[in-house]
Amino acid sequence: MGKTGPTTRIQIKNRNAILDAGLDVFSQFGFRGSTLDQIAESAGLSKPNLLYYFPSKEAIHVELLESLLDTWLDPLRAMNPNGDAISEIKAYVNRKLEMAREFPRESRLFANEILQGAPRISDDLENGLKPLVDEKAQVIREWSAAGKIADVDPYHLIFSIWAMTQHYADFDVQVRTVLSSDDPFPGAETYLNQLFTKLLTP
Amino acid sequence: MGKTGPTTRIQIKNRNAILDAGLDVFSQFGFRGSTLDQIAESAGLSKPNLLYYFPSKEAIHVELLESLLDTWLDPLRAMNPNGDAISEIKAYVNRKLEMAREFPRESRLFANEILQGAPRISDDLENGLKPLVDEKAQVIREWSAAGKIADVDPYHLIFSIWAMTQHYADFDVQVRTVLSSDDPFPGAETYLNQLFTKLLTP
DNA sequence: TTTTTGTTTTACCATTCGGTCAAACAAACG
DNA sequence: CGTTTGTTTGACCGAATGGTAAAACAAAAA
Repeated sequence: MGKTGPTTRIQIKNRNAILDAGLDVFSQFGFRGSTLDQIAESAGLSKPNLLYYFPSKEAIHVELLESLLDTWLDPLRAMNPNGDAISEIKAYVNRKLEMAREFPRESRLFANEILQGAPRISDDLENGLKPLVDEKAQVIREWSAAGKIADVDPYHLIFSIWAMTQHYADFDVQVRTVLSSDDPFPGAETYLNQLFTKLLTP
Repeated sequence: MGKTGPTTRIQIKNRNAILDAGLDVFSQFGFRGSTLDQIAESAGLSKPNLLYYFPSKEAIHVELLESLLDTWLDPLRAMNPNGDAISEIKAYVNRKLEMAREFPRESRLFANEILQGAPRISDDLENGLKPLVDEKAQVIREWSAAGKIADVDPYHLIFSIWAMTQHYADFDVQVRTVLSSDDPFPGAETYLNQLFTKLLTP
């Protein structure tokens, strides 16, 4: 590779296989704990073949993280300033919980990166995540000021939504150990709806 | 070493230095992402000297995790079934938040291990954490039944306490990026007290 | 002081790691 | 068909990794 290739069907298929394998492995072992051999085997390719599609281990990781952060923020972007305040926030909570259930690997990949100090996406946090959070925090603050929701710190509200929803993906092993393998998500949804109803009702 | 040595002052000092260095390194890079050279350098020892005090990299990690899990559960153990229900739960929240502030490395070490599927402490989760959580969940359930707190799922209540408090240690980089480096803990304490007051008041 | 015990270092080893290279192979196209 | 382009592989490399062996060094006991 090297140039802007014509992108054949084989390339699309193999690149996707590699990214999927990388997501599997990186989300479980973190960047430094993952090996190219693991990823290659999981993708059904040889290591040199893998390096034919991506220039380095880090390139796979970066591509995963950047495409992830974007979709990760979609639920927050979708929060509508003109909608009903409590419904909007609760819908955001439910979308985040749904993502924790549907995309636990992505959640863990992100958690791994943040845990280690976000060495590879601190710029994206500053330039992508922070402005969006600031914008939505302002919306929440106005909802509070207008008496549509209780007076809560919008930033810590958002942190708590992230924490409680992602917890079910990131700490899955612990949750399932405590609950003896019951599916935690139905109970989580009920609990979180109860919690945010009580918190936000003025 | 090898036998149950006499435990000289040098041994105590160096073992503590190694454990502290191991906590630094493991909590940042995870088990597989950490190297003995990193730990040795951080402890101010040579690598063979480090291996004079611990038989292997894994031995350091296990010792850290096991001593950690114990103190990690102390705040939950301290929840008094005979105390005032809401005060007891809120005191638990505040103790957990205090631990996230005082011992962020321990929180991240634990998070790293759970994220990776708890390969080294799944037994301790089953035999140490689960029974304690079951016991305290029963206490909370009785508080609910007696009308002392609102009717909430005790397990998800505990999960939410873990998630929201540990979030400030584990996702420290993200939190500080969003808050522009303000100390997040005062705001977190206010927010969490507000949240649990509203949630738990019957 | 000699001996024993405890501690540290130097040199080393086998394995694994990320990554390269050139050649072999396959597919499409003329 | 032959040639070009795209794909895959086997062999390999230097660096880093976890860990070892043995000897040098230090401290205390005899």
